[in-house]
Amino acid sequence: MSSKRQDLIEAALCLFNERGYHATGIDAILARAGVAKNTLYKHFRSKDELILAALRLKDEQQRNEIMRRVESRARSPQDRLLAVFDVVEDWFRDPDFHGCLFIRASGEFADTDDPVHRVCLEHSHLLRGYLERLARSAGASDPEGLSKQLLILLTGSMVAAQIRGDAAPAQVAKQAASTLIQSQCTPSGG
Amino acid sequence: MSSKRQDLIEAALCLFNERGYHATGIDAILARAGVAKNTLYKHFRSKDELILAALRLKDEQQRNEIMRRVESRARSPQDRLLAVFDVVEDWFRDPDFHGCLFIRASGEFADTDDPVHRVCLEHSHLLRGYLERLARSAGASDPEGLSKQLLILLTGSMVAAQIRGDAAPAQVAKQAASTLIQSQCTPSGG
DNA sequence: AAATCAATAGACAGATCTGTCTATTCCAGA
DNA sequence: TCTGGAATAGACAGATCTGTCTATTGATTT
Repeated sequence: MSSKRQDLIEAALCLFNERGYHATGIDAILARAGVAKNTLYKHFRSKDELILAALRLKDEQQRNEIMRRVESRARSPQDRLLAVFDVVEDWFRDPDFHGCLFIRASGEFADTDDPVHRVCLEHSHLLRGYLERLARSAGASDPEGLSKQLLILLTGSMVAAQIRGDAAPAQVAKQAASTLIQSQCTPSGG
Repeated sequence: MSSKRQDLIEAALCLFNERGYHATGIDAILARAGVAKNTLYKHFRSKDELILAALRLKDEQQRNEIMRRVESRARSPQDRLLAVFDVVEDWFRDPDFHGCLFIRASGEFADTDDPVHRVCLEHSHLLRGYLERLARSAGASDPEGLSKQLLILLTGSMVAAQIRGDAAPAQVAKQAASTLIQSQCTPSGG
């Protein structure tokens, strides 16, 4: 079927991760995908449309993989909130990790009205929604507030790992998350 | 004196903030600075050298301004640790805020060996050092650990504000920071 | 076998990018 | 007044970028 479209998106995601969005030319994507230029512009109207399609696919893939891994790693909602940080630690350990594609995209497409930027915001919302559901199941007194805090920790750990080039920030964030969860999920906590 | 050099750096920082690094051409910087191309290449060997010089200057300016504002806003070390988040909240409120220039640079120059990336790492180290000194003065049981947690919160709030386009993440992070500080700076805390 | 359709290679236009170069202007100091 | 240094405008080379176009191949279906 339309495997060419898929090949293009995969090649694009790989190169965007390696070099960034503006620094990656169409020709490099074509070469890596083994696809002709004409074919690209039959599937996508422009480079920006390709970026959008690639990020929309990645959004779903990435969230699904995180949720799947979290659920197989821990049983209780509280443990699962913490397991999120173990899951991203594995991700940070990958030699190909150069930071979250959505965080980096929102930095390169800085205008909040830009469609690319909006996809990043949507990704962030969906991820927070997952954390909020876990927080609610865990019996947090303020699930929405806790999920916002945990999302900031998660985001911060991604950037710290991106800058440092190692996975250590995951456990630092996990420790902080543990403290925050404790303060909401125990009878003594506010 | 060499005000041209300064003009170039200021124009570059402004445009990098608006559009990003790769998306900003030399000509746009020259036009905004009101400087001829020849002059740019007399002061800097390449665009990358200009980026480096701009970020090195910004590193000092930004940290100094944060520290100055924090110190004028709160007296005790504990209050100052929290005041950091009020200070960045003002920053997030600026209509020109499009995210931290160092976080965005580390995303566009993803190779950790890249000199630009290294400047970002250095900036992050220096900022953490400041937080660690405050944490130590505040009597934290593990100042280094607390400073790492707070840096992740700070970083995360910057990215969240960048993506959302509002300042709300600052107070979310401040609330989390408060919980983390409490757990280290009270007799009952671990 | 004929027709259809997707994909190919690659030329091309037009814009933009970095960096070099020339020729000129302007100003400060001897 | 002369000189030297720094800045100017702007042409230029050479690369690269996005996007369009033509002409061809190849596989599948009718």
